[in-house]
Amino acid sequence: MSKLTISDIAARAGVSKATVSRVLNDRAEGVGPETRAHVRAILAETGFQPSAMARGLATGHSRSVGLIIPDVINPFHPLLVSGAEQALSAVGYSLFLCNTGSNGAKQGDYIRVLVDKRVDGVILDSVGFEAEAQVRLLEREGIPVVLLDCVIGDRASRYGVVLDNDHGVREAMEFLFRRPDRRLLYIGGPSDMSQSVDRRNSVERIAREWRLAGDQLTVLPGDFGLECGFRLVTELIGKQSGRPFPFNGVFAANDMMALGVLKALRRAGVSVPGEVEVLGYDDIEFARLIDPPLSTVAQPALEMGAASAELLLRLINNDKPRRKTVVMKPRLILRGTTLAPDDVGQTHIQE
Amino acid sequence: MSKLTISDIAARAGVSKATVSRVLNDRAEGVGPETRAHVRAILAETGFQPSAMARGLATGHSRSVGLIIPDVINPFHPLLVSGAEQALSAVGYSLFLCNTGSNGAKQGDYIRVLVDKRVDGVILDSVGFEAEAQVRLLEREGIPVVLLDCVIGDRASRYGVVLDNDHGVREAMEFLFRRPDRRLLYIGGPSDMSQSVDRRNSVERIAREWRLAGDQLTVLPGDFGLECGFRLVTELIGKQSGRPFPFNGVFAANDMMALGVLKALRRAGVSVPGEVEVLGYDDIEFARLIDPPLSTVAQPALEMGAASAELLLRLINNDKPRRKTVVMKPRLILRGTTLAPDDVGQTHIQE
DNA sequence: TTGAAAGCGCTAACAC
DNA sequence: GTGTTAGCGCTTTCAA
Repeated sequence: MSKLTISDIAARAGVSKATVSRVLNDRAEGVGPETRAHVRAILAETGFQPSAMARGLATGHSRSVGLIIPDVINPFHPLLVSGAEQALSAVGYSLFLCNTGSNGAKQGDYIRVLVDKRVDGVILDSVGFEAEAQVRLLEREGIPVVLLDCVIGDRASRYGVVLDNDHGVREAMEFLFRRPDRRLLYIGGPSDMSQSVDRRNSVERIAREWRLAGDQLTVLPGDFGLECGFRLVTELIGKQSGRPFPFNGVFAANDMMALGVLKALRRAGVSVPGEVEVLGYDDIEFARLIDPPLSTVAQPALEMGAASAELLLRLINNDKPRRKTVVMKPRLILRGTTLAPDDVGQTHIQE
Repeated sequence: MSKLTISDIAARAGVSKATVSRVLNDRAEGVGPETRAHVRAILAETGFQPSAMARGLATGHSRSVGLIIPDVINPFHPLLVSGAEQALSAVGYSLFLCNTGSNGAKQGDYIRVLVDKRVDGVILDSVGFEAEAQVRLLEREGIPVVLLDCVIGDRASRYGVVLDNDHGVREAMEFLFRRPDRRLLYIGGPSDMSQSVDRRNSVERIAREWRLAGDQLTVLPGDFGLECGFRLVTELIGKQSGRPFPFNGVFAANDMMALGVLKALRRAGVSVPGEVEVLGYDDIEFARLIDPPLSTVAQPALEMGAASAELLLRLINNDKPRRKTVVMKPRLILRGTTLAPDDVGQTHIQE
């Protein structure tokens, strides 16, 4: 409980604070082997822990970073957090977790807090339109920022880690349209999240490229919530009381909505994947836990979190990479809610 | 980017640093209304943010706390985190997230980091046997600790927030044994987690109290993993190729195992809840997302997180509560994997 | 190789 | 009501 300071150690060792400091920081030169050993012994014996605040004040950096996310409870985010945390803790950085609850004002507050904590950098997974101004505050303070899974403003102007949504969507679409008789329902996400806008744009671009006919693709807006997927599909099926349905495949912009879709189809007694194939996006943990396990476009979330931390660490060390954006590739994972790629007649479970 | 300091502000306002400091900290006395307004104006105009590190050094507290958890990816923990985060951020405290990956050594490292960050307090949700010594390190430094969802050492000696597992188990057992013909399979959790030990002890105590016969209750050890629930039930069913099964109810010590049980039963074509009722423990988000939704003993995880933060804040403010332990009540939630309490013939969905 | 001393940016007595 | 001053615990020149 004895709030030991470096002076106490210096006194006990019979040397100056400067020397203790040198030992503490493993400075190669500036201290003789004897003294070093002696000081080390005292350090160990007292269990002395230097104050990070005092050190931070003196050096100008805190060895801590802020991680801003919309919602830890959303099953996708903990993966990002965990990935970043591992990369950061491995090199001795601490993490301020800033959970905004998707609230722009709270996000602003947190950014202000991070500024006054003098964090060395910020990883920002943000939603909302006010983000640009908030990021500029950090930039004005000279605090490096890495955008995670989001783009703010001009995408070439800031460092960031994003998913190649176009790639993911394209793989999904190629898979789904392997069947010439495909009639697809695409359910998009909120229009204020760059990811969902990206995905939807890709879907529509591909539809134009392939000159899909009107009955081959229906695009509906969603909100990333399970209920939404459930409701949309229930309504569509309700209208069309008999078979066949207006669609034989559903591609949801995230897994939660896909889960809602599955629930609706099950309630209606529609067989999956026999009558309708379902594909999600994200690969949250639950995707493979349900029965049948959900086919989906997997985001390498842990890796994205880790990549954002690594990128930030480089920025902190002033080792700026030539390309500002790290693009991660999503991966199509076929499980139980889709038919085999070639054989359009039986369930195919990969993995 | 102009690393403004309090001296700069003082200079621009034509007052002393002390005055600026008084304004910054909203000290009622010691500064005239004019000066105050003037300084406020400059503060606003420059967007000055005082350095938390400098302030911390001067005051001796950092307005930040550490939250140590085994694994953010485990769907139960983000709820604790979120609850604590909300309570903390509401009063201006920041959160260092320490994710140990259930690794005792990493937990020790993190505790050391928190000590040198001079956090004002620590919330510890810990696993493992080395925890006691680690907590003592914090105690030696005079850092308040609140144990969250775990007990370390003698449970009366430390502050903590725990779940009343005995209450939860008792409610569950009373519900399950409303049927005189009940034959229950109980699947426990790991033996190094106090919660799962508690639950199992309660089950066995109740069995003795009620003098349950051998065929009315089978207790099997598990590991909290989905696979484990799946395997155990698959094996049991495999042995007993025909009906009826050796059990008509399964009570799992957590939801993940219950999900595994459901999967096994579905694979085997056993109807739930008709032939076998299934009850979980935790109420993770997925519990109500699956079909049929899982009946379970709900832990008020958000509230537990919040309670731990509130308790910690009181300790930090030296306002020690008379009772060291906050006990939260779990709640039995009946959904689709159990039959109605009274009418043992049809599915009952509450909520 | 070592030590003395001047800060880092703030707060808090204590004067005025 | 306001300013002066001495730290808080560390790092880091600069001398010795």
